[in-house]
Amino acid sequence: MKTNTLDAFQVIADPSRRQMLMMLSKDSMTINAIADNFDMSRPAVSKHIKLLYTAGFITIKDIGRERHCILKQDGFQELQDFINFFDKFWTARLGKLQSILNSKQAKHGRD
Amino acid sequence: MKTNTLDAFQVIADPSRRQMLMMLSKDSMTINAIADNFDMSRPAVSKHIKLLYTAGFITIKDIGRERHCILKQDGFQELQDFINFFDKFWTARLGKLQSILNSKQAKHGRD
DNA sequence: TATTTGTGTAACCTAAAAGTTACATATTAT
DNA sequence: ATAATATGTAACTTTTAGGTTACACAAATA
Repeated sequence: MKTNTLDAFQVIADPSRRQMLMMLSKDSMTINAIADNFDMSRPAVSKHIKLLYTAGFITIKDIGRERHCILKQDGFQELQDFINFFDKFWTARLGKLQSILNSKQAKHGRD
Repeated sequence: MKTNTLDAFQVIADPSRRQMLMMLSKDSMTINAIADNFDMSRPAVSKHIKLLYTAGFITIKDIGRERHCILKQDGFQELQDFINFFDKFWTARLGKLQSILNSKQAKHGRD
Protein backbone atom coordinates (compact mmCIF):
# COMPACT_ATOMS: atom_id res chain seq x y z
CA MET A 1 0.00 0.00 0.00
CA LYS A 2 1.59 3.20 -1.17
CA THR A 3 0.61 6.29 0.76
CA ASN A 4 1.50 8.88 -1.80
CA THR A 5 -0.51 11.91 -0.77
CA LEU A 6 1.75 14.47 -2.38
CA ASP A 7 2.99 16.86 0.19
CA ALA A 8 2.05 20.55 0.24
CA PHE A 9 5.63 21.69 0.66
CA GLN A 10 6.68 19.96 -2.50
CA VAL A 11 3.75 21.42 -4.38
CA ILE A 12 4.71 25.00 -3.63
CA ALA A 13 8.38 24.30 -4.25
CA ASP A 14 7.77 24.94 -7.93
CA PRO A 15 7.74 28.64 -8.89
CA SER A 16 5.21 28.11 -11.69
CA ARG A 17 2.76 26.53 -9.31
CA ARG A 18 3.21 29.35 -6.83
CA GLN A 19 2.52 31.79 -9.61
CA MET A 20 -0.61 29.90 -10.56
CA LEU A 21 -1.84 30.18 -7.01
CA MET A 22 -1.13 33.90 -7.05
CA MET A 23 -3.07 34.29 -10.28
CA LEU A 24 -5.99 32.34 -8.91
CA SER A 25 -6.08 34.63 -5.91
CA LYS A 26 -7.19 37.37 -8.32
CA ASP A 27 -9.86 35.31 -10.00
CA SER A 28 -10.74 31.76 -10.92
CA MET A 29 -9.45 30.70 -14.33
CA THR A 30 -9.77 27.91 -16.86
CA ILE A 31 -6.81 25.68 -17.58
CA ASN A 32 -6.23 27.30 -20.95
CA ALA A 33 -6.41 30.79 -19.51
CA ILE A 34 -3.74 29.79 -17.04
CA ALA A 35 -1.62 28.19 -19.74
CA ASP A 36 -1.67 31.43 -21.74
CA ASN A 37 0.37 33.04 -18.98
CA PHE A 38 3.15 30.50 -19.04
CA ASP A 39 5.94 29.73 -21.39
CA MET A 40 5.32 26.01 -21.39
CA SER A 41 3.07 23.58 -23.20
CA ARG A 42 -0.56 23.27 -22.24
CA PRO A 43 -0.16 19.65 -21.06
CA ALA A 44 2.62 20.77 -18.74
CA VAL A 45 0.25 23.28 -17.18
CA SER A 46 -2.40 20.61 -17.01
CA LYS A 47 -0.05 18.49 -14.91
CA HIS A 48 0.70 21.30 -12.52
CA ILE A 49 -2.99 21.92 -12.08
CA LYS A 50 -3.54 18.29 -11.32
CA LEU A 51 -0.95 18.47 -8.57
CA LEU A 52 -2.48 21.61 -7.12
CA TYR A 53 -5.84 19.89 -7.17
CA THR A 54 -4.61 16.65 -5.62
CA ALA A 55 -2.87 18.50 -2.82
CA GLY A 56 -6.02 20.49 -2.04
CA PHE A 57 -4.88 23.91 -3.20
CA ILE A 58 -7.66 24.26 -5.73
CA THR A 59 -11.15 23.07 -6.56
CA ILE A 60 -12.25 22.47 -10.12
CA LYS A 61 -15.69 23.25 -11.44
CA ASP A 62 -16.52 21.74 -14.80
CA ILE A 63 -18.61 23.99 -16.99
CA GLY A 64 -19.21 22.30 -20.31
CA ARG A 65 -15.85 21.53 -21.75
CA GLU A 66 -14.12 24.13 -19.60
CA ARG A 67 -12.59 23.48 -16.22
CA HIS A 68 -12.58 26.40 -13.86
CA CYS A 69 -9.90 26.41 -11.20
CA ILE A 70 -10.76 27.97 -7.89
CA LEU A 71 -8.46 28.51 -4.92
CA LYS A 72 -9.13 26.28 -1.92
CA GLN A 73 -7.77 26.73 1.57
CA ASP A 74 -7.14 23.11 2.53
CA GLY A 75 -3.79 22.77 0.85
CA PHE A 76 -2.41 25.77 2.69
CA GLN A 77 -3.14 24.43 6.14
CA GLU A 78 0.00 22.34 6.47
CA LEU A 79 2.14 25.28 5.43
CA GLN A 80 0.38 27.63 7.79
CA ASP A 81 0.96 25.22 10.65
CA PHE A 82 4.64 24.95 9.83
CA ILE A 83 5.19 28.67 9.58
CA ASN A 84 3.10 29.22 12.66
CA PHE A 85 5.31 26.88 14.63
CA PHE A 86 8.41 28.87 13.78
CA ASP A 87 6.66 32.20 14.22
CA LYS A 88 5.94 31.16 17.78
CA PHE A 89 9.50 29.99 18.16
CA TRP A 90 10.94 33.35 17.17
CA THR A 91 8.47 35.23 19.28
CA ALA A 92 9.32 33.08 22.28
CA ARG A 93 13.02 33.57 21.70
CA LEU A 94 12.56 37.32 21.54
CA GLY A 95 10.60 37.16 24.79
CA LYS A 96 13.40 35.24 26.48
CA LEU A 97 15.99 37.71 25.29
CA GLN A 98 14.00 40.58 26.66
CA SER A 99 13.54 38.99 30.04
CA ILE A 100 17.29 38.47 30.21
CA LEU A 101 17.82 42.12 29.41
CA ASN A 102 15.27 43.04 32.03
CA SER A 103 16.90 40.98 34.73
CA LYS A 104 20.27 42.53 33.93
CA GLN A 105 18.72 45.91 34.16
CA ALA A 106 17.25 44.99 37.53
CA LYS A 107 20.59 43.73 38.82
CA HIS A 108 22.50 46.84 37.84
CA GLY A 109 19.69 49.24 38.60
CA ARG A 110 18.45 51.39 35.77
CA ASP A 111 19.90 54.55 34.32
CA MET B 1 26.93 35.71 -13.73
CA LYS B 2 24.76 33.01 -12.25
CA THR B 3 22.32 34.15 -9.60
CA ASN B 4 21.73 30.86 -7.89
CA THR B 5 20.44 31.85 -4.48
CA LEU B 6 18.62 28.62 -3.78
CA ASP B 7 15.03 29.34 -3.03
CA ALA B 8 13.51 28.88 0.42
CA PHE B 9 10.53 26.97 -0.90
CA GLN B 10 12.73 24.37 -2.46
CA VAL B 11 14.78 24.05 0.69
CA ILE B 12 11.81 23.17 2.85
CA ALA B 13 10.38 20.88 0.19
CA ASP B 14 12.57 18.12 1.57
CA PRO B 15 11.11 16.35 4.62
CA SER B 16 14.51 15.62 6.11
CA ARG B 17 15.45 19.27 5.99
CA ARG B 18 12.17 20.24 7.62
CA GLN B 19 12.85 17.72 10.34
CA MET B 20 16.31 19.16 10.86
CA LEU B 21 14.80 22.59 11.35
CA MET B 22 12.34 21.16 13.87
CA MET B 23 15.17 19.51 15.75
CA LEU B 24 17.17 22.71 15.80
CA SER B 25 14.19 24.53 17.27
CA LYS B 26 14.77 22.46 20.40
CA ASP B 27 18.46 23.13 20.61
CA SER B 28 21.49 23.82 18.46
CA MET B 29 23.31 20.70 17.30
CA THR B 30 26.52 19.63 15.63
CA ILE B 31 26.42 18.05 12.19
CA ASN B 32 27.16 14.62 13.57
CA ALA B 33 24.50 14.91 16.24
CA ILE B 34 22.02 15.72 13.50
CA ALA B 35 23.24 12.87 11.33
CA ASP B 36 22.66 10.42 14.18
CA ASN B 37 18.95 11.08 13.85
CA PHE B 38 18.73 10.21 10.20
CA ASP B 39 18.89 7.05 8.23
CA MET B 40 21.31 8.39 5.66
CA SER B 41 25.05 8.80 5.35
CA ARG B 42 26.80 11.61 7.15
CA PRO B 43 27.88 13.32 3.92
CA ALA B 44 24.24 13.39 2.82
CA VAL B 45 23.34 15.24 6.01
CA SER B 46 26.30 17.51 5.46
CA LYS B 47 24.86 18.50 2.11
CA HIS B 48 21.44 19.24 3.55
CA ILE B 49 23.02 21.39 6.20
CA LYS B 50 24.91 23.31 3.56
CA LEU B 51 21.65 24.05 1.78
CA LEU B 52 19.96 25.17 4.98
CA TYR B 53 22.92 27.41 5.64
CA THR B 54 23.07 28.87 2.15
CA ALA B 55 19.37 29.65 2.19
CA GLY B 56 19.68 31.43 5.54
CA PHE B 57 17.80 28.95 7.71
CA ILE B 58 20.73 28.35 10.00
CA THR B 59 23.94 29.89 11.24
CA ILE B 60 27.02 27.82 11.93
CA LYS B 61 29.40 28.40 14.79
CA ASP B 62 32.71 26.61 14.54
CA ILE B 63 33.98 25.38 17.86
CA GLY B 64 37.21 23.54 17.35
CA ARG B 65 36.52 20.77 14.91
CA GLU B 66 32.81 20.84 15.64
CA ARG B 67 30.26 22.87 13.74
CA HIS B 68 27.27 23.94 15.73
CA CYS B 69 24.10 24.63 13.77
CA ILE B 70 21.79 27.29 15.08
CA LEU B 71 18.40 28.27 13.73
CA LYS B 72 18.25 31.62 11.96
CA GLN B 73 15.14 33.54 11.00
CA ASP B 74 16.21 34.96 7.64
CA GLY B 75 15.39 31.89 5.59
CA PHE B 76 11.84 31.81 6.88
CA GLN B 77 10.95 35.30 5.77
CA GLU B 78 10.04 34.44 2.21
CA LEU B 79 7.77 31.65 3.39
CA GLN B 80 6.14 33.83 5.98
CA ASP B 81 5.41 36.43 3.34
CA PHE B 82 3.87 33.86 1.05
CA ILE B 83 1.65 32.36 3.72
CA ASN B 84 0.77 35.80 4.97
CA PHE B 85 -0.46 36.79 1.56
CA PHE B 86 -2.87 33.90 1.43
CA ASP B 87 -3.89 34.28 5.04
CA LYS B 88 -5.01 37.78 4.16
CA PHE B 89 -6.72 36.45 1.09
CA TRP B 90 -8.82 33.98 3.05
CA THR B 91 -9.61 36.49 5.73
CA ALA B 92 -10.74 38.99 3.12
CA ARG B 93 -12.87 36.39 1.42
CA LEU B 94 -14.52 35.52 4.70
CA GLY B 95 -15.19 39.21 5.31
CA LYS B 96 -16.81 39.54 1.91
CA LEU B 97 -19.01 36.55 2.53
CA GLN B 98 -20.15 37.96 5.82
CA SER B 99 -20.99 41.34 4.37
CA ILE B 100 -23.09 39.58 1.75
CA LEU B 101 -24.91 37.72 4.47
CA ASN B 102 -25.38 40.94 6.35
CA SER B 103 -26.85 42.76 3.38
CA LYS B 104 -29.26 39.89 2.76
CA GLN B 105 -30.28 40.07 6.34
CA ALA B 106 -30.82 43.82 6.01
CA LYS B 107 -32.95 43.36 2.87
CA HIS B 108 -35.25 40.82 4.45
CA GLY B 109 -35.30 42.43 7.82
CA ARG B 110 -34.05 40.47 10.80
CA ASP B 111 -35.84 37.82 12.79
C1' DT C 1 -22.64 16.27 -39.66
C1' DA C 2 -18.01 18.16 -39.81
C1' DT C 3 -14.97 21.14 -37.43
C1' DT C 4 -13.04 23.51 -33.79
C1' DT C 5 -12.17 24.01 -28.98
C1' DG C 6 -10.82 22.62 -24.21
C1' DT C 7 -9.09 19.31 -22.10
C1' DG C 8 -6.68 14.57 -20.20
C1' DT C 9 -3.18 11.08 -20.74
C1' DA C 10 0.55 8.11 -22.35
C1' DA C 11 5.26 7.62 -23.80
C1' DC C 12 9.29 9.57 -23.81
C1' DC C 13 13.51 12.75 -22.76
C1' DT C 14 16.50 15.53 -19.84
C1' DA C 15 18.10 17.72 -16.00
C1' DA C 16 18.33 18.11 -11.29
C1' DA C 17 17.99 16.16 -6.59
C1' DA C 18 19.45 13.10 -3.28
C1' DG C 19 21.95 9.50 -2.10
C1' DT C 20 26.48 6.69 -1.92
C1' DT C 21 31.56 5.64 -1.34
C1' DA C 22 36.16 7.13 -1.13
C1' DC C 23 39.29 10.36 0.19
C1' DA C 24 41.35 14.78 2.26
C1' DT C 25 42.07 17.74 6.25
C1' DA C 26 42.10 19.96 10.64
C1' DT C 27 41.51 19.38 15.56
C1' DT C 28 41.74 16.77 19.78
C1' DA C 29 43.17 13.02 22.61
C1' DT C 30 46.74 9.33 23.82
C1' DA D 1 54.03 11.48 16.99
C1' DT D 2 49.98 8.62 16.39
C1' DA D 3 45.37 7.66 16.47
C1' DA D 4 40.76 9.05 16.64
C1' DT D 5 37.20 12.38 15.70
C1' DA D 6 34.43 15.84 13.08
C1' DT D 7 33.99 17.38 9.22
C1' DG D 8 34.06 18.86 3.73
C1' DT D 9 34.25 17.51 -1.06
C1' DA D 10 34.63 15.00 -5.40
C1' DA D 11 32.97 11.48 -8.43
C1' DC D 12 29.48 8.69 -9.38
C1' DT D 13 24.63 6.47 -9.51
C1' DT D 14 19.75 6.41 -9.20
C1' DT D 15 15.38 8.46 -8.85
C1' DT D 16 12.27 11.91 -9.62
C1' DA D 17 10.46 16.26 -11.54
C1' DG D 18 9.27 18.82 -15.23
C1' DG D 19 9.05 19.27 -19.81
C1' DT D 20 7.69 17.67 -24.76
C1' DT D 21 4.97 15.58 -28.61
C1' DA D 22 1.31 12.72 -30.13
C1' DC D 23 -3.08 11.17 -29.55
C1' DA D 24 -7.98 10.60 -27.70
C1' DC D 25 -12.42 12.46 -26.69
C1' DA D 26 -16.43 15.13 -25.32
C1' DA D 27 -18.68 19.65 -25.88
C1' DA D 28 -19.60 23.64 -28.70
C1' DT D 29 -20.07 25.70 -33.18
C1' DA D 30 -20.74 26.15 -38.17
